[in-house]
Order: sequence, then structure tokens, then C-alpha cells
Amino acid sequence: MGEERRPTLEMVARRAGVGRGTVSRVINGSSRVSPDTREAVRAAIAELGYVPNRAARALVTRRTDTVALVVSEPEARLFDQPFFAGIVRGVSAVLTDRGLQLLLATARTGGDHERLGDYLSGGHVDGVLLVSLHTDDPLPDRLAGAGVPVVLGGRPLYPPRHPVHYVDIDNVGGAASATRRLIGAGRRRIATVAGPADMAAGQDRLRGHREALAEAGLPDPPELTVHGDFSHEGGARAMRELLEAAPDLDAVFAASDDMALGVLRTLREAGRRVPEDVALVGYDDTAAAAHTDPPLTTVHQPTERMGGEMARLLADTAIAEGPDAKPQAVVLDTRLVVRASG
Amino acid sequence: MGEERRPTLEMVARRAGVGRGTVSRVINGSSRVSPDTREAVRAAIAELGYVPNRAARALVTRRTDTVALVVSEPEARLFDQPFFAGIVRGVSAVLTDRGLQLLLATARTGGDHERLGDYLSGGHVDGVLLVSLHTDDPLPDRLAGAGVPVVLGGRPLYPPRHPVHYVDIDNVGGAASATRRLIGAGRRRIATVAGPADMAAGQDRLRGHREALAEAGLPDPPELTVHGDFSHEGGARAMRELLEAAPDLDAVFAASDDMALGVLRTLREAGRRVPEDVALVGYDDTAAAAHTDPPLTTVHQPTERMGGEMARLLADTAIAEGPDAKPQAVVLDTRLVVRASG
DNA sequence: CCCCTGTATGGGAGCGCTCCCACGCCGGGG
DNA sequence: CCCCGGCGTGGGAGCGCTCCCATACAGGGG
Repeated sequence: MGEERRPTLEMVARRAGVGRGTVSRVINGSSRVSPDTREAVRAAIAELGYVPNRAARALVTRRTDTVALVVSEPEARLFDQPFFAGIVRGVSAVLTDRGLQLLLATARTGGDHERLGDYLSGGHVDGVLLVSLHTDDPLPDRLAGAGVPVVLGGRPLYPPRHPVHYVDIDNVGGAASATRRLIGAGRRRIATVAGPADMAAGQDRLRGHREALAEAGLPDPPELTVHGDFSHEGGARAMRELLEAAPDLDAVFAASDDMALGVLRTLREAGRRVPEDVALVGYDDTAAAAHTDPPLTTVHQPTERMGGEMARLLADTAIAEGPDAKPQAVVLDTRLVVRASG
Repeated sequence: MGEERRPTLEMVARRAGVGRGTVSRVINGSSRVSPDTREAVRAAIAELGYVPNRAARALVTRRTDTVALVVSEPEARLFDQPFFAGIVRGVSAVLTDRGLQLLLATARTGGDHERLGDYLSGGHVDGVLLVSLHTDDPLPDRLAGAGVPVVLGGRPLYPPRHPVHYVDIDNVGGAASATRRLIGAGRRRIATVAGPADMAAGQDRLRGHREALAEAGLPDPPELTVHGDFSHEGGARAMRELLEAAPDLDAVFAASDDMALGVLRTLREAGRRVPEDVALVGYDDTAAAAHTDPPLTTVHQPTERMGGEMARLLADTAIAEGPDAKPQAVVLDTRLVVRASG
């Protein structure tokens, strides 16, 4: 019944005995306002509990102070991966500092995806953070083409028709460090359970593994590479294949901890001891990795920093400097976490 | 330089040879518009690629079509728990269907928390979904008091001064089913590694455990209850305490899978076989639970459904019916997933 | 044949804000 | 002593939309 109406800038102005323009100036901190006036306005704002209306501001400034974090299907399924959790935390922290809002968008079906593209290019957000792990996602190019400020999480897709900013974690280097560790431990028949071939992370980790092998002058026969789907079960399956094709292997680099867990199980079932018979290194440094038996040596990724850098790059460069800004690439280093498995 | 301007409703009206009001009517699907006119407007919209300006609409309707999902500190830390992942998925799906946006808000420090409260009660969102696991969080009461539509995830805090809608998962029942399972397997000295006493989930699961014990006429001596912090390490520590205080226990109900993992490790280190010597049941049905050795019997929670119900309740009741709506409570059932551990 | 009703439509008003131009007042130079 | 420049300020205009009143027209009953 009361239909309370929130105080407006105009009410603040009247209460402080000044004009609307002055109140606006105080709120936006800009321009010169005499100290006395400023103080009077501040007091009026406090007394009234005034909060600026974002919609009205957005209408005239054409900025929404909102950025979207888009997680494409099927990555949404992977939401529970610590990878995304870290990114969300990092993004959220930086955006809060910048006074920006975080809109979380997940697209499920194809139709959703289409509509999401319309929505995001419709000017409802100031910029888009896109975590798209698959190389065939059309969204980044589409948004970049529409002039929407975009920052990618992960290496950009094959042919970046529209150059975009991105933040990546050095998958090649991380994988290489894992495999180098195995080489340094004297292993010579080193297999890998790689990730899916259509994900940049999968490709890059496989490449890093191979580079480390080549660097040490070790052969890289095809039977020592099997692809998994980053899941526990996929890792177990891949390991069974490996054991069949190359029973004499003495080490495994798994491109994800989840897969490493599956590998570990299969090895145990096959009676191979870890690390005595087969050394194992994973990737991701998930919570579980610290508690396996034996504890898993793995590659830690700075996911929270990645999210933070993405948000920073979007706010300070992509949005601030506009579409003419020189595309920037930030690549973050990984850290090898040595435990008992390899 | 081009400073492209997006088409406005007015431009659509001119192009279709109609008035603004008519275009608005077509867009909002309401009122009566003749089929011909409607078609002409539709065509003009398509040709121009017109997308309504949300800010302008929000300014006049006083609705933002945005709801916030708030995850209070320190739960943000728990973001990687599948619990939150499921909720986000469920919420997101329902909101998309309703044409609502999802604003993700996390508050870190106390100051943030304060500002967040201001923000959320400032009319920038149509409603708030609040996942607050600690019983002393002041936010729900504050928002409800400010007349902001709120739906809680989890049982409301102690004295709900302002009655609120909530969606909970039946922690009491879930825990009871876990303990009943142990009783049914013939166990008599059943310990529990409970959750923190200041979290509703912790309290409720302990209560369920006790009810099951009482129901079977089993004693519930104090040495068989130890509190953990829901973490792996906390579970391991708690189990060591239990082993010392009650070496003759023959079963353990752990109030989270993470803790169950720690329990499992401690039991193995102590030379107890699971489930032969000590049966174990966890809670959460995390991905890891299926792959432990032995696989963990645990309680599955419908997290995605919980998120969906929260969003539905917010959109269809809390927002639609306003503050006078009768507070609703939805309690979702759990499901016992029987594996080998207990 | 006219009036009344109802349906389809046009367009003014105004949401709360920022932008920007104009105005008043001050002090210093001519 | 007057004029000019600049700082501090007030307030009109207008962002793009929805709301709602007014208008126009078509029919049916008196």
C-alpha cells in the first residue's frame, strides 16, 4: 500500500539547497565543487539514504557498469571444476573493486546460445568475459566482430579473425614441466593420457609433453599417447588401453587430475606400484590430488589470478580503450607441485 | 569515429509507419494489436535488428529483470564445492526461462558485506537468492526487513524475525537415512564426524543421526561424536580423535564426503578395514565418492533442483506476489547412494 | 439516421539521471 | 573604476521506454 518511493537525486538537491547538477557532480566525484557544498550534499545523501538509480544513469551514459561472464555449454557441466571456481573468485574480486557487476550467463542449448549472442551484443553489458574451452565456439568471433569488448579465458581459437585480448595459462610449459620431472626421475618410456583434441588445453598440454620428450632426445611412439575426456572414468579407460599397447611403460603424464585418479585406480588394479613401477604426474592440482594414495604430483594452475587478470584486462583495456586497443595476451605460469606419485 | 547508435523503438515505429505505443504493445505481447500491424512491426524490428534498451525500460517500470545470487563469505571459499555448482546451474536454467538475469555477488570482507546489503536493498535487483550457510548471517533478515524479495537456500537462521521463503534439503532425513543404513547392517557402536556447530547443515545432520540412533534404541555416548569442519583434513583429524576415545567403534557417519575421505585415510593408516572392521557412510555424493577404495556409500543431495526451486519460488512467489505472500518452505528429499563402504 | 460502445492506434508526459550551456560572482589588470 | 576571465553553480534538454489518455473509426440498437 505504502508504495515507498526511493529518494531521487532531485530530492537530495532540494534538501541540500543546491541544484541537481551539483549533486551529480558530488556523486561522480568529478569537477570542482566547493568543500562546503560538497559536505552539505553528502549530509543530505546520508540523511535520505539516497542510492543512485542505475537504470537512469545507464540510460544517459550508455554504460551499464556490468560485465558478463559467459560459460559456454558444455563447460557449464564442468562448473564444479575448481578451474571455474577459481576464475569466478578472481573475476568477482576485481570487478567489485572496479564498481562493476558480474552477470553470469550460461547457455545450454543451441537456441540459447544464439539468443545469448544477440543479448550480449545488444549493449546490455559493457564487456564480456568468455571462457570457452572448445576451439569451434563461434561466440568470441561474433562478439568481437560486433564491437563488444571481449576478453577470452584460454588461448583464442584457431583463426582469430578478429584479434582479441586473452589470458591464458601456460599449458605447454606446465605440461613440459610435468614430463621433465618424469624424465629427471630417470623414466624413459613415458606415456601420456592427453585431453580431448578439440580443446585448446588438451592440444597444448600434449604439445608441452612432446616438447619435453624431444628436448631430452626421447622417442615419442604413437602407442604411448591416448586421449581421454578429462574425466576419472576416461582416465581409467585410457590407462587400460595404454597398459595393453605398451605394458613396459614406466611413467604417465595425465593431462588432468581427474584422469590421473582413474589412471591410479587402473594401475592399482593391474598390480603396478606407484611410483615404483610407474611414476605418475597429473594436472590441475585439485583438492583431491593432495589426498590420494600416494599423493599426486601435479601442475598447479593460478585460476584465481587468471580470473583477476581477465577482469582487469577487460575493464582497464578492452572497455577503457575501446576496439582500437592493441590486443593483449597475458600468459600465466604454472607451478609443479611435487608429491609422492612421480 | 562512427559511433554507431543502436536503433530505438521510435525508429522502429517510423519504419513500420506506426506510433511508439503500438511498437511497445507488440514487443510486450500485451494488449490488442491487429495482425497486420503486428506483422509490420515485427518486420521493422527484424530489418533494423532492434533490441529494446533495458535501462530505459527499467527506468519506467521500476523492474530490472535481474536477480542476485549472493554467496556470503566464507562460503565463497567453498565455491568449488559441487553444492554451489549445482545450485548455480539450477538457478541459471530457471531464470533464463523466465527472462531474468543472474547477477552473481560475493562479499569478501566485512565492508563489502555492508555495501552489498546497501546495494541489494537499493532496488537494483528485483530479488535476491541467498545461500548463507552460517546461522549468524545478518543479511537475510536485513533484506527481508527492507522489503526485498528474498529466497533462502538452506534453513533460515535461528530467529527468523522476518519470515522468509526458503528451499532446504532435508538434512535431518538424509543423515537419518545414512545412520539407519549402518544400523541395518548390524552396527552398534556408530560414531559420527559431525559438521561445524554454527552451520545449519551441520546441526541438522547431527540431529538426523541422533534421531536414527534413538529410533533404534541405540545409545549415543558423547565420545562417539566429534565435530569437523567439512574438510578432508578435518575429517582425518576427527577420526584420529574418535579412534582414541572409542577404539571399539564399528561404524562412522561422516557429515560430508570430504570428511569421509579423511576418515577413510585415517582408518587405513590405523589398519582398520572398511567396511569389514568399520563401515563408513558419507554425505554429499561428490564425484570423488564413486572412486574411492572402497567406493563410498553416501547421501545424494538434489542441488540442481534446489537452485531451480529457489529461482522458481523467487520469481513466481516472492517477486510476483510481493511482501504479503505467505512464506513458503520447500524441503527436498535426499537419496542414499549405496556403494561398498557401508 | 444518430448515438453509444468497443476496438485499434497515436502520442504527450514523465521515469531519474548526466550533459552542457548560461549565469552570477569574485579578483586582477587596464 | 570598469571590464574581462574563470570558478562554482543552476537548470533545461533529452536519453529510450511505458503508461495512459485522447482520438478515430466501425457497427448495432433505438
